[in-house]
Amino acid sequence: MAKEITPRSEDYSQWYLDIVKKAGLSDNSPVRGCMVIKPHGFALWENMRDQLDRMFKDTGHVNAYFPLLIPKSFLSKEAAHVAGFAKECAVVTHYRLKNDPNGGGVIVDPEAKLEEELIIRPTSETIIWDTYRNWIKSYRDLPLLINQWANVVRWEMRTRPFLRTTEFLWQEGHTAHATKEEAMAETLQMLDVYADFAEQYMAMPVIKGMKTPNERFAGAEETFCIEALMQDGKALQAGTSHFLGQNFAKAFEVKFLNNQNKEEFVWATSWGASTRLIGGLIMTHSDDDGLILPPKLAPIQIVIVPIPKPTPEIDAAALQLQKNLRAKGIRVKYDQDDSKRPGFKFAEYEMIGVPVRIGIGARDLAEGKIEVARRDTKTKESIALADAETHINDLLVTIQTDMFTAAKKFRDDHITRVDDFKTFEEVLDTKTGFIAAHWDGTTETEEKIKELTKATIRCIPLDAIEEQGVCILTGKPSNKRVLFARAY
RNA sequence: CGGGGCGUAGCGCAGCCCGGUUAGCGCACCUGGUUUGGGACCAGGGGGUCCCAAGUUCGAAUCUUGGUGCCCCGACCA
Repeated sequence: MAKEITPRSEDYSQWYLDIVKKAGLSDNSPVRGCMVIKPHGFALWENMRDQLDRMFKDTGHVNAYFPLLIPKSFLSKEAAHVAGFAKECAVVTHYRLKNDPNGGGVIVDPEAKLEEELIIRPTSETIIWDTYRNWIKSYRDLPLLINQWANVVRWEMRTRPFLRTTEFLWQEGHTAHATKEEAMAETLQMLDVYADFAEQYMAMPVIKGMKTPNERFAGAEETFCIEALMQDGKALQAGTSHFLGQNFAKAFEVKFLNNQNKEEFVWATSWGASTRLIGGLIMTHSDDDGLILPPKLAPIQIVIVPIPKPTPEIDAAALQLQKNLRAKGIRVKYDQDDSKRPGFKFAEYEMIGVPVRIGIGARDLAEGKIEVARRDTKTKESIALADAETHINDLLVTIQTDMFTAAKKFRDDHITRVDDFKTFEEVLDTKTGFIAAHWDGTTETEEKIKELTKATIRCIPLDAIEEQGVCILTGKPSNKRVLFARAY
C-alpha cells in the first residue's frame, strides 16, 4: 500500500486508482474504458443490487428485460433525447466477419452491412417506450412499474474505474402513469428510495435536489438527484430520478383510454443508479490502509484470524463461532490458510475493507477471550468468547451508524454559505466541498460560473429555504440558495 | 482531439544522458531449512523477442528516424 498517498492529498486520483486495484475490485479491460469487475468488487455490487432490488419490489415494482440493441431510428424519435446521447453511442453496422482474402485474420464482411444500424443502448427509454405502446391500452393497464437490471454503453471521452466507464452495470426503472401527479409522486418516491439506500446501507449522506434545466436528463421535464460529497471535496451524482412528462409517450405514441373513454398520452418516469455507486462508496469512506466497507454491504462482515496459525483448539473455537454467527445471518470467513502469518492477513483484510476482524490466539483462548478489531476506527478490544455473538451483532450496527455519522460530519463541515464571488473562488480552491450560494436562475450565469471556476450547480436542494439574496455573479435577485461544487 | 509521461521477467521499477562482459533490483513464484501475537528470515532456483521496424556502428536496452500501444491532465458525461 502506498502510504504516502492519503485520501485528502493532491494525488487523490492516484490514490483512488491504487485502492481500486489493490482491494481487488476491478481490473483493466483490453477494451478502452471498459472494466473487469473482480469477484470482491462484484460481491459488493451484488449486495448493493440485491438491497436496491428489494426496495424496488417493496414499492411495487417488478423486473423485466429489454434488448441490448436498439434500432438507430428509435433514438431520434425524441428530439432532446437524441441530442443528448447521439455523440456517445456505439453503433453496430455489420452482422458478419469473414476471412481476409488478402491473408491474415478476419475482416468485416462488406456484404453483411445492416440495412439499419443498431446502437448499443446508452439507456433504454426508447426501446422500452416502443414496447410499452403495445402493453398499454387502458387506464386499467396503469400504472406500469418496471425495472430492468442491465449493462449500457456510453462512449465517453475520458473514463475512470466505476465512476465513469464505457460499459457499466445499472438498473433503470421505467414507469407509466395515468396522471401527471402520480408520475411526479413516483419520481419523488424513487428519489427517496435512492437516498435511503445511500444513507442507510452505504452510510453515504446525500442531498436530495433538483437539477437545473441545463443539467437535466436528455428528454426529461424535471430531473431529481442525490448528490454525495467525496473525501477530496468533489461532489458525485449518485442517482437520478426523472419526471419525463408525456415526452416519450408522444414520441412513441403510447396512449390509453381513461375511464371516460377518452384517449390520453401516458405520463412517464425513469430512474437509475449504477456501478458508479461503488466508486462513491470507496471515496466516501476509505483511508490510507485501504477500503472501509459498511457492514450492511460488505461481502465479508467478519473475518476470524487464527493467531499465529490454526491449531485444533483454535479451529474448534473459530468454527463454532463462525457457525453461531452465520446462524444469525452474519457473513463470516474463518481464514485457515497457514501459509500466511497474522500480520500479513491483518493488512490484507484491512485493504479489502472487512469491517470487523476477530483474532483468536492460544493465549487468549486459554483465558476464554478473543480480540475484536474495528476497521473503521482501527481500535481493538479484548472480549469474552462467551459474549462474542451478542457483541459482534451490536458492533456491526454501531459501525454502520458511526460510519454514517463520520461521513455526515465531513459532508456538513464542507457545506459553506457564500455571498460573494471572490469568497466563492477561494472556498472552491482551499476548503472545497459544496457551496450554498444565490444564483439568478439563468443558464447563462450557470455556464459562466462553470467556465470561470469549473464548479457546477449540483442541485437545487429540495429542502432549500426561501431567502432573499442576490446572485454571486450577476447581483440579480434570488430567492433560494443552490449547491455548487466541482464534481466527478 | 489537444498537453504531458511511459513501454525492460507475472507485477513494480533501475540501467539510457556518456553505446562495450553473461541486462539488473524489489515483490511474486519453486526447493530446502529456521521461524510464527502486526505484511518473517536465510540459502538455492526458474522465468527476458529490453514495444515494433529501419538506420548509424566492429558492437545498440542505450544514438537517429518512423510506427505502435498504454497511462495521466483537459474538453464530453452517470
